[in-house]
Amino acid sequence: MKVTKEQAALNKAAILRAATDLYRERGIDGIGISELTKAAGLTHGGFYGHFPGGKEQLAAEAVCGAFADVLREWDTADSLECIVVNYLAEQLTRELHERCPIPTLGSDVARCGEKVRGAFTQGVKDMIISLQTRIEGEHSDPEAHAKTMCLLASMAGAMLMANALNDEALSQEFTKAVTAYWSA
Amino acid sequence: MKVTKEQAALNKAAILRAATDLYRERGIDGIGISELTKAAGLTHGGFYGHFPGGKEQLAAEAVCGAFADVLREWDTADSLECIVVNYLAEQLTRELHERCPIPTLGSDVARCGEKVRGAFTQGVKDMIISLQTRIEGEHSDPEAHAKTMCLLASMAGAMLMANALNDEALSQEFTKAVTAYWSA
DNA sequence: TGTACATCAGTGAACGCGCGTTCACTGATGTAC
DNA sequence: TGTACATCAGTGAACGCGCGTTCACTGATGTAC
Repeated sequence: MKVTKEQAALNKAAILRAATDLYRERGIDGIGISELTKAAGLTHGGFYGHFPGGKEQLAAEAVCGAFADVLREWDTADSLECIVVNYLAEQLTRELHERCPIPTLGSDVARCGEKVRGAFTQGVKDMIISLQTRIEGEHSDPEAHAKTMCLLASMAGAMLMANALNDEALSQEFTKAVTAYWSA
Repeated sequence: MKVTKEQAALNKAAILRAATDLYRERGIDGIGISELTKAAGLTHGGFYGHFPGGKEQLAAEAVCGAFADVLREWDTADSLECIVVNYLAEQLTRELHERCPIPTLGSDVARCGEKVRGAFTQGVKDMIISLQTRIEGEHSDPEAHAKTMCLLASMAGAMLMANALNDEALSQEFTKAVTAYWSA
């Protein structure tokens, strides 16, 4: 049953939205095309009409979308400190599928093909630009770039720990230590 | 065909060794029991004799073993700086299966059961102790614990990036920035 | 505007495959006498 | 020490299942007249 072009575009967007969320929650190999299209209210057969490149294309676009989710929030943040605090504190109160893709998908992406790794790399580059602009804006610093890299690495590392540990107190020690470190 | 108890113990160790390496390389869901036992020179049928808890027990023991691999190296390092440099520079020249389990398995572990997450948590705690002892040894510092957490988070975060990015120059920027940061 | 029809988005059965796990069986080990 | 036999580590076929992908089909859309 053919649908309007507008509806078809919405359907593709719904599949991508489901993948963007559910890959973060269950991992790229943790959910199949069938369940993903079902979550979008469709059946699996039409999937390849929207994503001729199959699962790898979807994964690449989903990684891209997950970074966009986070960057959209960063763009509207009041200050660098707001970004850091939000990233390390508020994110912990959310579901896995709403968190940053670096800690939730990083290990998976390392084993993916070039398309997915490329999307991840672009997302990281965009994050670096976003953070570095804030750092340079607050006070001119020749080492702003190196500082940005350290900040992003420690934020992602702390969230990676927080997600994986089953000791909530230790999780919070990590996020609080890194928050305090960059607030000082 | 029954084998001696000594050989049976060696066989279990060989399966565990294969899992410890191959899980880091391909992910916990990236390699099956059959291929893992084959890598140990056995067939899959005898697996449950060694690991009655099935795949989750193996994954938990493999995570434990991967941390032990890294901690064994840390114990023999000359200084904290040697550990950091080795972690961030030398590891990049190795295969994925020889690298630290935090960045290679962290995202996977976050979706695993309590046994695996418990093993991961214990490994992280052991790493914190190992690093903090060095930090306290070099100069007494009331904030040694918080510093240790930040150091470990940024090391793991930088390696997570380095593993996942497909831009080698950017990978090295991360590891070099974090190395320089903690050497100063 | 109204009608006839080509297009194509979406359906669901089917494919071969590898997964984790179970189990009847094999035959060397290691023990009881 | 020698023999008979119970034990049990390892084998490989089999199970049900979900995976990614393909494809003949359906029927509403949207176009040509």
